[in-house]
Amino acid sequence: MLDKAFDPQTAEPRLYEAWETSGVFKPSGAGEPFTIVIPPPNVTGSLHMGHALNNTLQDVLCRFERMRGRSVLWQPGTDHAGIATQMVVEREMAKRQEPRRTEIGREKFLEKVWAWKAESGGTIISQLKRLGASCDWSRERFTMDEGLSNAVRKVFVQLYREGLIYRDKRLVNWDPKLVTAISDLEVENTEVSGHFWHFKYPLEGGATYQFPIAHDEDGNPTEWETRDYISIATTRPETMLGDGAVAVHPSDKRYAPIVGKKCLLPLADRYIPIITDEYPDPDFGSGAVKITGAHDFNDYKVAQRNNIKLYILMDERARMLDADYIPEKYRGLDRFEARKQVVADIDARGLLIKVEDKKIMQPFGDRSNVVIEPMLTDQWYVDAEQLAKKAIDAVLDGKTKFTPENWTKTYFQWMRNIEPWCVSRQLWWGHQIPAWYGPDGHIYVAETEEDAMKDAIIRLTAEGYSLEDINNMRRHEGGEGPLLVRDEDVLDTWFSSALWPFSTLGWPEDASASSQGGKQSLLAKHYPTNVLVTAHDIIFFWVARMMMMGTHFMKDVPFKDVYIHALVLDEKGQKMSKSKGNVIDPLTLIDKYGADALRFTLAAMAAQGRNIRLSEARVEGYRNFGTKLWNAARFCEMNGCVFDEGFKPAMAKETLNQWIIHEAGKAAAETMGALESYRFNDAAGAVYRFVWNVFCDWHLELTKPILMGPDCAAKTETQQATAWVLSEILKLLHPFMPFVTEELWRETAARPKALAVTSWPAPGDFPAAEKAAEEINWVIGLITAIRSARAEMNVPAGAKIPMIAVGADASVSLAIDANRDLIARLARLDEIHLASTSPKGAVQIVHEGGVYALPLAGVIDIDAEKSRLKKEFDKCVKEIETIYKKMSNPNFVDKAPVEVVEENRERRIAFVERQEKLTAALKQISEA
RNA sequence: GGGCGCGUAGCUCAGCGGUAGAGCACUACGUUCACACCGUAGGGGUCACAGGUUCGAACCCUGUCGCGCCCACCA
Repeated sequence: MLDKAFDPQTAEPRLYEAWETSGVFKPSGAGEPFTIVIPPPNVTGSLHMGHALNNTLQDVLCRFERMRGRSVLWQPGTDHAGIATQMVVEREMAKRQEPRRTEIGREKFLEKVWAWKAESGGTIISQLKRLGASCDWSRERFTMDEGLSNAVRKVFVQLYREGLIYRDKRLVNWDPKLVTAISDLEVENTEVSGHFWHFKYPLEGGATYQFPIAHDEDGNPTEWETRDYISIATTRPETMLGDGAVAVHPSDKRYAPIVGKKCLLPLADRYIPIITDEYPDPDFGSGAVKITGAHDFNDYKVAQRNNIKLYILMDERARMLDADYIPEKYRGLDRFEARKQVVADIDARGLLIKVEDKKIMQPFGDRSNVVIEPMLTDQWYVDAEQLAKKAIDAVLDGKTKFTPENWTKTYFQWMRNIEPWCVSRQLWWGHQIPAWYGPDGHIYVAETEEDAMKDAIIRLTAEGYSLEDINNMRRHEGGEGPLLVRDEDVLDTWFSSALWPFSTLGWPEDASASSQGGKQSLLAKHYPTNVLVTAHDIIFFWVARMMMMGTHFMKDVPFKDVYIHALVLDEKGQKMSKSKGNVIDPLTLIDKYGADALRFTLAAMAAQGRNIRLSEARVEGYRNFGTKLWNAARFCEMNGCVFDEGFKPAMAKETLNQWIIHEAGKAAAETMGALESYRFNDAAGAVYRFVWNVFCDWHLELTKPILMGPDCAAKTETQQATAWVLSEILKLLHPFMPFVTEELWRETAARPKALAVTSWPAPGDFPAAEKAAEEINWVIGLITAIRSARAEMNVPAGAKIPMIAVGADASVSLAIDANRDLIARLARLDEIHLASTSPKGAVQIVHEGGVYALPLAGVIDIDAEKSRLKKEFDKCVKEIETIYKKMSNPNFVDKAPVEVVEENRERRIAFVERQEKLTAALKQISEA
């Protein structure tokens, strides 16, 4: 006996464990492989709505394909998340008032991080399990596993040898709080209220020039003033201390007289040249730009082009350096303190022209949220431009397809304008860069220190050093110093993520073993993966990089499809964030409504190309749907609808059964088609409508007269057919609602295997039955029409009344005869007669093929009935007019497709017939 | 400055060339033995606006007005 209701709280963990222990999530069978690699959540993470959506969709696909017989591998794992994890651990240490990271040293600190990972790193995994994610957990990976770390080293070394990774000194985005370089993508440009300070830089030796201050209509100057300075403007005054020049556009006539001269850089008291360069925009500001090569990306380029000296102003924490070109009073000041000082001092010297309020775009670190400082440092770079070529081609050639398609544009736009990727980070948690510095200043890049050492000895020997010399170098640092010193930095977390689709499958070890022993390696079997499911905010960070690494190292794309799903927003359409306090916790919803309800909601709302505004009411609604299903199963159980292995749908003789099988087939086809094209919402909608609006609302109601009637062949068949359809429903619904369906699967019959690995319905399983469909749909239409008329005429819901089918033709009387009990029960009729004329004063229902009279003379309100019929009549007239207008347009008849014309012709006939009947009914009621 | 997307029932959203839809909310009725997490019936929309293409437009094109998001070096 099924319980009164499904209890997700107790059932879900139990069912999940059963799946896991029986190994149904492992790839199995000879079926075509189907592979998804999970976007690895941060080890520090806990499940948020984005994860819930992302993993629900992946799970829907995996469960669907698994049931279709594919050998499904959903490869799970987590990401070490360099900066995030290091921050978390450091914060914990601070909270416990432990010594800082820098005090305990690298090794001790890393031990702490690993300890933290062991203790708290698994939360997201258990949360994914609560969602029902059918990953093969036996294959769980971590980006800092040994295997994956090997892959990282191998990739780094190979790219280095190919010249695609190099070390370079250039301007980089520097995070002064985290004290590390970050990549362009980790910088968020935000508009803030700032200021625009206009300064005078006096000309050397008191030189003067005529500067135009008024112009006529043609733009020719009409008035001049004598100036002994050049006017520049800046949003970051403290950087002026590092100016190396002032630049104007070569075509800017205003400054032509002073180009080539020098001006005084105030405060720093240096003279800097006034140069020309294409960069300044004569129409913006004064048209003259101060060039601070070491602290601005544009200025850097100008400085490079013009050979302008660079002055580094700040240290790693953005404090003013102790350098001889910086006046003493500013040294050691924080950059924002220095700014205030500089402005005050310029003002004091009478060189401040004005200060404007201005909205400026300011770069912030996405993790630290502090202003990013462009800094001149040595870093490692990946030549992304080279790697991007194959990644672009792969999408052009259709080897990888984006769904929805327009994300292709975003991908191309970024890939075609890609900049070198800075991959070194001045952190400790991550993959340490496999590069060693030799005593000769040379860099040895190798997978292991031994290899690097060998390279070093070979090279040094070739340079003429003897082994003894080399040993002396080793002892150089007071005795036992190492010969080589390893680069301290670690790699950007996304570097290892970029390898995820093949590193998790065993590359590089598995790659070499791929053709051995006739057994296909996992890598060969599951790479390229079938689809990557992710949100658009990660296309650049991750998708693009996997494409680059995959096409380069595997010579093939990492995935055939990229399905980009929506962002989950709150009800008002705002991004959920802790600071806004609008976060809806998926686990809270799971606790309250069950994982199935949340999953179904997310799938049902996952329409392509739109964001999801999640509302709890919707989740509640789908929880109710689960309950509805549960109760339908209970109904089946109570009425002897037991699943029978021997029942084959083609055996069904009863019209009702043929009909529901036919309808189930339509729903199955719709669901499958939608899933195959990633239209999750359509798939969910198709099952939903079938289960609730067809199976529950009609089929189960229509079976009642039979199931509650005497035993007979029809009853037996109906029991079997109904149980069979319920089974099919469980299959169709399983990818979306795995828990409740699996529970019903095992509770409603003795089954050989779990629903999770039961075959998905095949199209041929549902014999089509157009005739049966037509008949039952007619019955449904009639019942609906009667109910509607009853309600409108205020016939008490409980009252059983007779009905007379007036002037029924042969097919109608046959249909009535065949479905007498069904119609009577659902329309609450006590008898159904056939007659040639309608009795006086009856409610007359015009429905396909006839008029159906409810003889309520004396009970009904004649005027109400009149207006009811009139309303229907008017509607009918309107429809006929519309159709008539169309049909009388020769262009329509000529140019519209024949089916459309034909359809309209048929509709016109039907409506005209209906109109005639309504006219007659109106006439009759008026005579009453 | 470029790019993408969105304005459809009170709310959240489907539909994207051929009779305007769902869920929730709302109204009325209902102790029909699966289900009130329910049932039955119902109200509610010039599909942002203006042009155009078409026999036909919520849907395609152009423009306008609102609203998001992404990229970008205007000091």
